[in-house]
Amino acid sequence: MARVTISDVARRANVSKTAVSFAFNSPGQLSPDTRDRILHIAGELGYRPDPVARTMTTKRTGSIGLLLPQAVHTAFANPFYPLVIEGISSVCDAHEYSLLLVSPVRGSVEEALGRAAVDGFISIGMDEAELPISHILRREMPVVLVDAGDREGETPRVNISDRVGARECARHLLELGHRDVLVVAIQSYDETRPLQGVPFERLSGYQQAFEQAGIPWREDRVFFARPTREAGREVVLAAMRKGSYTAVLAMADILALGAYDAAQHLGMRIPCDISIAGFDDLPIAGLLHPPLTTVAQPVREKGARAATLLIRSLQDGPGGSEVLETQLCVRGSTGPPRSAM
Amino acid sequence: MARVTISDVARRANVSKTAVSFAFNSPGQLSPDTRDRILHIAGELGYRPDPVARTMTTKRTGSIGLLLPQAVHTAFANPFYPLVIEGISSVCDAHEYSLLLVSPVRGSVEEALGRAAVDGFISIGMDEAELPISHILRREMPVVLVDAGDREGETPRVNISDRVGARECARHLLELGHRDVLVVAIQSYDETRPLQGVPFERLSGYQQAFEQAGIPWREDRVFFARPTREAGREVVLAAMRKGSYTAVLAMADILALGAYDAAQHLGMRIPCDISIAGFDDLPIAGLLHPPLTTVAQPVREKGARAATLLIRSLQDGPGGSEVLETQLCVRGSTGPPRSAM
DNA sequence: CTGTTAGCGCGTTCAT
DNA sequence: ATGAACGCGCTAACAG
Repeated sequence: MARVTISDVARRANVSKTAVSFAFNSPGQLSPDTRDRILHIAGELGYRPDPVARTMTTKRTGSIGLLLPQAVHTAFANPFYPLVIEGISSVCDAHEYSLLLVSPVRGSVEEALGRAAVDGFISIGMDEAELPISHILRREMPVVLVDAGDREGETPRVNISDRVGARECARHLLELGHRDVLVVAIQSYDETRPLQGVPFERLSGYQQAFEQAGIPWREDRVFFARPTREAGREVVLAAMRKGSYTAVLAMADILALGAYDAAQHLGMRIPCDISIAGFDDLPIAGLLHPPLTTVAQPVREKGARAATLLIRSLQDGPGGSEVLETQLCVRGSTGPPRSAM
Repeated sequence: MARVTISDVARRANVSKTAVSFAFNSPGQLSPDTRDRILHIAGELGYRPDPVARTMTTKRTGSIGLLLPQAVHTAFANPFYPLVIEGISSVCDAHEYSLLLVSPVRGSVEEALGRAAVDGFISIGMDEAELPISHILRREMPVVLVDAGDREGETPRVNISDRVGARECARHLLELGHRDVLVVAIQSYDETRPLQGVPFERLSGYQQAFEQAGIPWREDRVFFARPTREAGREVVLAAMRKGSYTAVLAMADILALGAYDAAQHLGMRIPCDISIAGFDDLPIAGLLHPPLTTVAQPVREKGARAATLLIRSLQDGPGGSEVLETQLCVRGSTGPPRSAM
């Protein structure tokens, strides 16, 4: 049997389609008994308004899109993403929105954008300058940018104080006496673009700390890796083969975890032989042994704020931006370098 | 300015709407030059077919719904979920489907179901007997059930050998000499229903091991907790207050992690004072200290298979079911009880 | 006040 | 390469 439509119900109840629609959406327009009769028949027939047809006229899908710069399974290699989603969802849930995970189709974010039937987007890690965003704007859909860099812009966004957090973390290592610091930076999803957004901010923070401490910043000690445990491990191993370091300054906890793997592989002990610091303060940071020194950022909160901003702008038009604070968490994975002990 | 529609393009190009549609969907129907002209104008105007209107006629949304029995942010407290999603998404991505996270609306899964504009559903942790599923079936949408218990049923499903895995894990503890075993079971999202599905299977497995070892099974040593780290911790603390145990048999790694927390809180050392075993073999299992003895299941694979099954049935009609294997992973968190040392 | 008629929204598709 | 009908539910205008 084919799907039960509003017409089926109308026919069966000897009323017009309008009446059926009213029974569901404007109960007041109908006399209680016809209303009940319609509802009853609808229930019997198992009628459910088709969400797509409904959207056609209401212009509302009831879902919001989460725009990722990579495939979901790639992004999720970093527990950061599920965590932001937790935050987003907690708000979506309260407002009865569903979340659509939108990742590039055949490499094209735009293509994916065009296909998504949503009321608005939350974008993670993409900058306003990127084509896709301009596409959303053209479609005149509300957007909130998360981790897009703190450039002033018309587009509402939620960021954290990346630069400050990174700076404090680097300063911490330098103050411990480290001079040979391996920086593991997040490789952008698009390697061809100049460094910007979050990776850029954090790198700038690191650099600032070096400058303020009067220690030369060495580009050749910056290595890039996609934010996965494996990539972190490999890049650290590669770097260690070429140079000698007393500390690893990783731009993400998941990269720091990779560094732990590398250290273990090399028989180096943390923090005696090598200090390691991360960024994010994901739940895993506290599970590691020794616990990871890292920069705490309110990940869930970030997601929640973004969702709140978006949902609000769905009702009242575009809202503002927010910057959340970071905080250095010194734990067991960092200590003075061997030479200084 | 309002959204650019197909009519705008048609007008501007002096062709019919049909021609514009052809230019995008059946390029062969048009002479190359009109086709190019249309496409060019469409590009200029920034025209993108409205995904909703498109769905109206094609009956295809390009997304599949992931049906969760709880709010996303609740479910994600267990890293198991992001991991299944990784698996699902890897397949969805390859087939250009997006994933819609669908969780109950005001407590009603059905309500959420009715609103979701998707081509099919993957349901996690809900049984066929549950109302919502029957609703999908009425809507005649393809569904694949994950972790729904291995009852024979017409609905395609992907399961693992929960019972066997659980049995082997319990047997392991019993063979080590444990007699006072605290069982931490997963509390179903719906406490009113009789135990079934995955929790039931695993519990049966535990019970079997006791029976086969000739050791009395004690219901009063089974405690239920929602699958979160915090709930695991609390329930173990509560149990420990009332009784004395040498081992914890947790139905999920995340609950085992909670047990670690409890052990630490109580000043108990693992495995000397207390042995702990989990289920799932999530990445965190290997990060814990000592590493967690657990039952490995191919979580990503499970998601991937489910997605494959669903997408196939989207094309060729309903497919079969699959059961994946589990494997006991003995690691440092289990050892002989004190008394037997 | 209760209920109907008619047309819309946007892109696809059949017959011509 | 076109015009018209269609999908499904919503709603403005209108009649009893």
